[in-house]
Amino acid sequence: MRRTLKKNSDFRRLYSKGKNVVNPYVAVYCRRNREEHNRLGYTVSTKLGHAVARNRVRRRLREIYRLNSQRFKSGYDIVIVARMRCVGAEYKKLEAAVLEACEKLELLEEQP
RNA sequence: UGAGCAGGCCGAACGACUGCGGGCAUAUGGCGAAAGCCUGUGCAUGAGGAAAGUCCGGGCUCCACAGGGCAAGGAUAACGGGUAACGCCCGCCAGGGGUGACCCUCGGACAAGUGCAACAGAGAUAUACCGCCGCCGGCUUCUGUCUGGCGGUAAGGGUGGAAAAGUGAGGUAAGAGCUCACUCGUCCCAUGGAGACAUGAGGAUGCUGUAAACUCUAUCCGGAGCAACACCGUGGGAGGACAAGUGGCCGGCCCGGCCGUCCUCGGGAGGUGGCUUGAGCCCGUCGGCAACGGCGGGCCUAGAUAGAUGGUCGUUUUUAACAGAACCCGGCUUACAGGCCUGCUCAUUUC
RNA sequence: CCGGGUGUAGCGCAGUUGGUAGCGCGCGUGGUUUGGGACCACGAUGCCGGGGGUUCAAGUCCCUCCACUCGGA
Repeated sequence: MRRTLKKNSDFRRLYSKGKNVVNPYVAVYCRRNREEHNRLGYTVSTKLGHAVARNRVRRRLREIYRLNSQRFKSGYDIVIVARMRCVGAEYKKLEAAVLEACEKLELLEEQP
């Protein structure tokens, strides 16, 4: 069961109090919540381009989490902010960038 | 074959695994009294020609006014038709462009009034600087390549976007639409046309440009927008009416503390509806030059709410352009890789 | 969804009813000073956001597009 972050206040709390990691593709903010599930939020601003480009970036970020959800620890609020390089990026590079950022935040389970 | 004109259409396709939205069906599943909800499974289905910009016109909802008129403000502008309506579309006229197919035009009225027209130029909406001509004087070599004044004139000058119809002839002291012929413009008349308009050796007349300057004429327009609006709903308010100094609760008692009822407005969280069957699409046929309309048959084709189409592969030609519904329609404008179809024009060659 | 504003020299801004595009700071050259600053004189710098139109003539008027920005529901 997946849940999403929706309210503006949730995003503001993460931006001010959460831990973050930035690389050229994405910025990731995270904070422990007191639930059993992860809650994800995606930020794709109008700076990235028109609606088609923004939709594509958001869909790919969502797919990255879905395909890798087994590796994530549970009990966190996570916000993924897309940056300019995402627009023309290949899927593989985008996936690697997101996973690298999450690893720095210790969100991933230890590799067996 | 080459160059071009007009109109219409498509907008990568197919397959495999996996994933998402709403719909329908379903279950040895879970919750519930039930309606139903959750979860799983199956089935079909799921962005555009511009979904964009939000520039016009409507539907729908609420507010205001309630018959109508005027003012203010705004919009439109040859003519005829289409349409629910339009600033849109079709046809046609006038003017302009192209050898041609065909294309372009914000195309009412400065002959109702007011304003503006820099610089240049003698002069800018009427005038007289130079010039031309006449008269009266002066000078004089005695008729004038001189000069002063008064008057006539609008032919010639050079400027300007524009100098007041153009060309030729007559006429005159010199000239002038002053007169005549032809041409051009405007108004009237006749004929044709539904009309704009066209035609006319018919009559009158000769007027700068600018209204995307004010203005005038004709026609049209109440305002706001789905975050509208309706309902459910909790917190906390505002106003009015009524009752009352009492009553109820806490408390052993005093002191003390807390608490009205009804109506209206309002609507911070959150939820549901509005929400997709509609001026709808496709096919045929009839009317019409066409836009479009009539009739008959068939079809149901996204409805999300942090907002659904992604990922990995394979094949064809490579990696595919512009680009994402958000209440719904009709248009306009803007962006766009590449490709297809139909009709037509011009040039060249061959038969 | 609705409505408003801005775009002019390197920067910040003027430019009312159309008629040769300006101010301040900055920049360059020269002077002044032993040198620098300050000061004085001279000078350069503009497709007036892009395109089209009206007009004799457009920064100004009209249409359209672009970018930035503000407000309301």
